[in-house]
Amino acid sequence: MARHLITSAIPYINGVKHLGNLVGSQLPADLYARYLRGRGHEVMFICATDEHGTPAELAAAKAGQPVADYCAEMHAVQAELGRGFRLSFDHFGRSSSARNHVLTQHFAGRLAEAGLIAEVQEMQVYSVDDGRFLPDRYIEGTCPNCGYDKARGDQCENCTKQLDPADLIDPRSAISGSRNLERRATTHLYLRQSVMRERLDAWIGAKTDWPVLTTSIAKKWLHDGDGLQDRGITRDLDWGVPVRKGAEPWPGMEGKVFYVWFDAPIEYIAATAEWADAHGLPEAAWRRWWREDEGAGDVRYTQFMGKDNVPFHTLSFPVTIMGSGEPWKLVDFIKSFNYLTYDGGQFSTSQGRGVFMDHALALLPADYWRWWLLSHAPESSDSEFTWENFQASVNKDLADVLGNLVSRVTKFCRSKFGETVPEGGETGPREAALAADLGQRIAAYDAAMAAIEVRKAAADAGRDPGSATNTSRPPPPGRPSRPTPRRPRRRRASRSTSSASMRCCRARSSPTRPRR
RNA sequence: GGGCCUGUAGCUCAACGGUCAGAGCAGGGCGCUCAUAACGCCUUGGUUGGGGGUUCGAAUCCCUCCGGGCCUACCA
Repeated sequence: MARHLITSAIPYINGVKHLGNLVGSQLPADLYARYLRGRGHEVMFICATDEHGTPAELAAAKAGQPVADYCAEMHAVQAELGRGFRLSFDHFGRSSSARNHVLTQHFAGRLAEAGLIAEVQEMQVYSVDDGRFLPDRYIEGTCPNCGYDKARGDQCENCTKQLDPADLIDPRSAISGSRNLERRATTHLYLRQSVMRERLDAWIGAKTDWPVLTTSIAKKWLHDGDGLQDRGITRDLDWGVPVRKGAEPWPGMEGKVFYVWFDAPIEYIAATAEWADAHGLPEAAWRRWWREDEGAGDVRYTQFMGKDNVPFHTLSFPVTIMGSGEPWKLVDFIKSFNYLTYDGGQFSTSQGRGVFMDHALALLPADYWRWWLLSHAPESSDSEFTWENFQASVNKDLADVLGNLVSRVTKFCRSKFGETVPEGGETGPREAALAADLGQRIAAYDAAMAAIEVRKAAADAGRDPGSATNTSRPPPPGRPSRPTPRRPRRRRASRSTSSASMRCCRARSSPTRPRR
């Protein structure tokens, strides 16, 4: 009996997520949470929507809505889809919550006191007609290297050369197409990650049991070039957490907000506070999960995310936590995933390419998707979704093997024993062999789940019951030992062990396929 | 350019320096019938991307070449 804090990377607000997003964070986190609850542990499973940043503002503008309304609506849509997929969050929060505003400002204040925030004046591109500063990738122009006319300010996607917006020929706003751009001076706050480099390096270096994907990305950022660089944590936007130093104003930073990657991970904490608020619980109820000095000393904290989120969770967020000088809970294990691909290419929200959560649920029950996604989770490398594979897997694993077993056992039971499940009779060597076999499978499954090896766990959970089938089969033709297995008493034993096997199968598979 | 991951049977994946490289699916054969055109048993199939090296021993470690993918700090 232990206490487990589990967070899934929080999905961005702009639209319905695709299966790649789902399998990379929310779904495996749900699997783990369900498993641990099933084992009797105390679990706090947190997710939320990530609502700030430029894309949210643009998506709202495109929808012709105020950004707050747009986010509220999309949050409701994502929450509903989460329920549709049976994601068992204890709370599905919002990074735009009042709780997150307060906490984000609190952390910024603590970091400033610790000397970990620097104010930096820099020049950025401002679009007069759009009335906003443009991130590099929102500036379009002709690539000076290859002549491609839709190169982005950060990189030309045609020749892959990295660019600076100043390099672009004929630069224009990617939002409006306006060429009325100018460079303006603006001041931003930087998180001085570089001064924490040694400490982060030692911390990551000690995590020898983490997935290679997680540690290799972190180490690359720590050691590449001049090492870990400081990172801007503010933006010139309207929508976001206003920059404040704790409860105090921050002179010179009026009208600016924190960068979404500063406030998004803090939302894990804030969402737990939102959970307490939603249940009318006192502060202590959520703080016992997050403050080591207030009861979180025995909590094991596991994060789930796609590989694109790894730098923020291995570096920036730990700097926020460590740098605060307060005993907030630091992550114990980071499980990261590669990408799911779709027919050879990437899933793409912007291009509408792939299978999206709403479409998937409209087509087939959530369990079909959960089973396929978890049993094919992109753990060691990217993995591919194809309709053929999905169809074959669902038909074989779920309908043929599992469905048929249940159908068969129940029908047989009814035909021989009526409407009552018979008591177990005498057990013999076959039942003992079955029990031993199941014991081994459960042990293998437990080991895989403990290590959060999703594919392996799914394979162990779904693997049949072949032994159950064997137990209730007549003896093989070559060895006519007829009388014994034909006696009703033996049948009852077989029946009860078969149904035990079925129950066992159900227990193992319930985290994967909660409906069954 | 740099870094990381990856390449194993037709397909999806195991094997993490040590018995003939294994499973599931697909293919072939046989069987069973209590079951869902289901299930069970048996079976075909691999020069582990190519080449070189280290080692008593290499899918595994090293070098090199070829292919696929991701990241590269202002998308999130």
